[in-house]
Amino acid sequence: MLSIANTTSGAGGACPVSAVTRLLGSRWTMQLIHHLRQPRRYSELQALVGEVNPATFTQRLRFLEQQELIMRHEDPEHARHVEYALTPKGRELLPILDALAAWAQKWLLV
Amino acid sequence: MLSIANTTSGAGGACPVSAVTRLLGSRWTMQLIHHLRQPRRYSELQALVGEVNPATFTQRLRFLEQQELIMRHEDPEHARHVEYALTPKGRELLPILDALAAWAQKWLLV
DNA sequence: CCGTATCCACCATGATACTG
DNA sequence: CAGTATCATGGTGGATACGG
Repeated sequence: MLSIANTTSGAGGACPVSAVTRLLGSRWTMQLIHHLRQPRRYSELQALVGEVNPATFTQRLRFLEQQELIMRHEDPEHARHVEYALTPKGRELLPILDALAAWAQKWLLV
Repeated sequence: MLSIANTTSGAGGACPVSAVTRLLGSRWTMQLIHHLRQPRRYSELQALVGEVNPATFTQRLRFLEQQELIMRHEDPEHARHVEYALTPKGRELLPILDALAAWAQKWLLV
């Protein structure tokens, strides 16, 4: 039994729910993880996510890398070929994203 | 099989993942829903969530009400007694919040 | 191809005080 | 008790241009 109530009660303690919000709440973050279901190159991701400004985009990638949700792999022989992929930590978020998407399709779309 | 890929590919179409971010990404939102697992009064919620400024707090409640994730119930006989509760739409988010909390406990906490 | 460097606007959030 | 009214602020994300 998960004692979620315990971890979130009291005032202002570090609660997992708010931690997750800080981690995933910023714009583009969830989309990025979702599209990294399979490894992708920078430009691929950019195209999939849509019109994002490159500064924000890179910042998001760096942050996710720092949090060890994604890994950056640069091919040493073709230096301009960079791929991003999910770590195990990041991959375990996918079923949850699926559940959120299912919820959205049930309640948000016609 | 959920065709999530379809709904998010292409550029900038309304994708469920980003819709959910807009809905739940703001501060306090997830905590609020989480604590409304059982019906709560305004001041109860305030105490549970922690130090929130009342303007933001009310704004969030109004937004969630407008999105039909929560319901506001004011007792007509004791006008200063207000309770908030989840709608079915909001309630179906709880298992997902649980999953997120479980993920956080596995990967975020020591 | 994969970014970095600036600069800027806006809006989300907060602080504080007050009220039906 | 359950909010509303103001005002301030900071940091998030965007536009644009440039670089290894």
